[in-house]
Amino acid sequence: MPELPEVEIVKRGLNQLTLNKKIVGGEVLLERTVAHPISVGDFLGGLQGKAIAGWHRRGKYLLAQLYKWDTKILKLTQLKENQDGWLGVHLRMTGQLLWVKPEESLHKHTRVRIFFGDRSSGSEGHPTHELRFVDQRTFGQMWRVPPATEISHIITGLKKLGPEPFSPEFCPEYLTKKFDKRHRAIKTALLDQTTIAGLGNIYADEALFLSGIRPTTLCKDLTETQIEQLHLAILKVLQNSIDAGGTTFSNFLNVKGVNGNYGGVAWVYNRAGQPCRICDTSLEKIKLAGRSTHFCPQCQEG
DNA sequence: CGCTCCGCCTGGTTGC
DNA sequence: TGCAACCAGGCGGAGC
Repeated sequence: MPELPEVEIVKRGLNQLTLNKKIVGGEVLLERTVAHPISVGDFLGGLQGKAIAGWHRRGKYLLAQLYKWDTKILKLTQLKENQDGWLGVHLRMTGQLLWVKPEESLHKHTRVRIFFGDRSSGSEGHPTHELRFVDQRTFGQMWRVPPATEISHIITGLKKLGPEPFSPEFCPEYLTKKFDKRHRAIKTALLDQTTIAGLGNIYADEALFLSGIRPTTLCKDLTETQIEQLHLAILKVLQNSIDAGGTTFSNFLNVKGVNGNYGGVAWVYNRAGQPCRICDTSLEKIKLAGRSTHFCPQCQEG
């Protein structure tokens, strides 16, 4: 399940591989993947003849800034007037963006293909590269944001996102304010993207373990110290995973199709019944707001 | 408004 | 061994 670290790794890979190449075509194999209100034809038509200036990440959303591809554009200063909207992608549960050769045999769950040429392939030359969206469980989505349109008007989920974990806005004081008088489990609050953008089930459980907080603790009952520990734990667990290239205890692949190397060493995630790596106590698994939740009853007393 | 639950999906695992 | 039921979960929307 791609969460913030995995999406960040994908973003970095895309920025290394996909920029400044002309989009020469595309193919949508599953219509549902293209988010409404746009038609598949308008989606592909809107990408045709464009190129990607850069990829950005907001929470778990990927955003590619597009410009009209033109061999005459050699200066970055000219990019601005040639901007041509955005391509948005959310991988949801099982989505993968892979940078492949167009002739590579189709993955079973290929949903969308975007073909790229380069300066050596003529204006309508055959594609030399492909950005392939593979998504087993089909929750993933792609958006085309037309020029001069507010991105969040099309990708409405962006409106509700809380602060980025690595932004100055995300600090213990922010969490204290956010958790004040809130009568729900901290685990549930961490999964809520309006609290923090980018945490998912794996890193929520891991961050709660690192901060010694029981997932069922109500937000309003967290102490100042606990909130400070949680704040640090969130940053630590996310940064560690980014540094390692994404997790392996999920089936995450980077854009080159390579698994990350977080080492498969989760403290608690998916380890119910196994001994805690700190105290040997058998780890427990419960349901919270419909999500499986893993914790150590000894290390996470508070 | 705050919170929980359901539905969307496919494939791997579990249970009879 | 075969088949059905269950489970995984991000997010939007329904419902209380």
